[in-house]
Amino acid sequence: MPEQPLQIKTPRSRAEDRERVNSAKVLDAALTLFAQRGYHGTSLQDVAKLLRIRTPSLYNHMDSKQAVLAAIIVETTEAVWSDYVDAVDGIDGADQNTKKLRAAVAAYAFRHARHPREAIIVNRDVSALEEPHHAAVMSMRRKHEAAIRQIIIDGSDAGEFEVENPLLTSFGLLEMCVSIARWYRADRGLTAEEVSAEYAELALRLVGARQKNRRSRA
Amino acid sequence: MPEQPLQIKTPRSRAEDRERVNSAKVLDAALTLFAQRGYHGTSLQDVAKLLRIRTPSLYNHMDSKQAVLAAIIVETTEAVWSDYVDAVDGIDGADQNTKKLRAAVAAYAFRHARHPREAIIVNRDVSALEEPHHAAVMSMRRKHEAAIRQIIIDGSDAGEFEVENPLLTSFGLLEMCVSIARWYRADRGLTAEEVSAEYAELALRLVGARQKNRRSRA
DNA sequence: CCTACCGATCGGTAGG
DNA sequence: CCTACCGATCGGTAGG
Repeated sequence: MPEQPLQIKTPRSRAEDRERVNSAKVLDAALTLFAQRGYHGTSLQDVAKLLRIRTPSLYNHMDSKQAVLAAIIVETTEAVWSDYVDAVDGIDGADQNTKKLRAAVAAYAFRHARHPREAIIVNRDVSALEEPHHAAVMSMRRKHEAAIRQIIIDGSDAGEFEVENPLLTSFGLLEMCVSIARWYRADRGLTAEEVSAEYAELALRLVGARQKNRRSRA
Repeated sequence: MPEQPLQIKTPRSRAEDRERVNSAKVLDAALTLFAQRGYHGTSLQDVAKLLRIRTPSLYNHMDSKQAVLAAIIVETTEAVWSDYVDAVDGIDGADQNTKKLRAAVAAYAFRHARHPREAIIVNRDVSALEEPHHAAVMSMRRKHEAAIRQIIIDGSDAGEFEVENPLLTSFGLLEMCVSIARWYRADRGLTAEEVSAEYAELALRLVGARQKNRRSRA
């Protein structure tokens, strides 16, 4: 085997080159960088550098920088709503608001643990999203917030919860879940399921729910 | 009085021009725009336009865009720590951790209600802050978080609180307060004091504090 | 406070 | 996948 002292980089064939990057990898790189530095704080040069290609090559895998942002935010927001609908679906009967709130918060928390980059971008860069996507996303977010708030109100009316101010409580409760995206890492002991369950219990504490399954205080 | 049909704008004297803008107004405009669009999403042209001057004129009132960001974030972060120290100062005796947590959370919440723009910028754009400011700010923030967490741990050990996971609880609790900056406006019914007091009570619920002053449940 | 201007970088296109 | 290149805009300076 001859030495190749002058050859710094291993050359790649055209075929290998063509396969090194795809749209999923561009999305992944954008997720990492947008989450770290924000949409406006990330240049396409940064994304290209992370993928070890030149900026124009990105356009083989995306339409525009804005389209990548839109895909991240719109899909995540739709998934949050879909998670919510699935979580509360079919819950009825006694203590239904307690069960609904636990399920809805657990689902919301779970998504933030499993998809922290997407969650950070949705919360930080939604203002960078152009119309009509921006209006659609804001509307969907408000729908989710209103649904959570309605559970709190219904539970209050039904005597399941004891809440001073549903608006204030609902905002605090939702933002509490967002915090997960800022510190949770899958490789540090707790599973996403454990974190979600714990935040769901914290939510029930916030609304003053009767804590049937908890040991009573001294 | 002669007509002046060709004169669109009222001319200002040199003296008036010189007084229209000052560093406080530049800071205020930057606060508004950075909070809305983020640091990287705001150009100095945007700031100048809001103040009805040209971009180079800004430099009579600031050193650089980065210096304005640094002033906002460093001063706010120092004020948060100072608020905390003042809030818990001298609290001792029975139920001291309950009192400390209530005071510390109320102070933190109050600042977010009173200075929402600063709070949003600190939370969103700290990653845009250059060294050595960035490291200093992160260190100060960690110190505040650790102090809050220690109250939770001490209160748990003392039997004042009942907490499953202090780390998770402290992050959720702090982020809950940050939510205030996103929705609270002084002109919509609630005073900053009322909101702060309410969030302090929510924090005590989160840590499972004994609720002496609350009516008991049925 | 302004006009005139700087080099650097931005997102994106042409063409292979 | 690349090189070469585009107009627009960026933060900032010179000089008055």
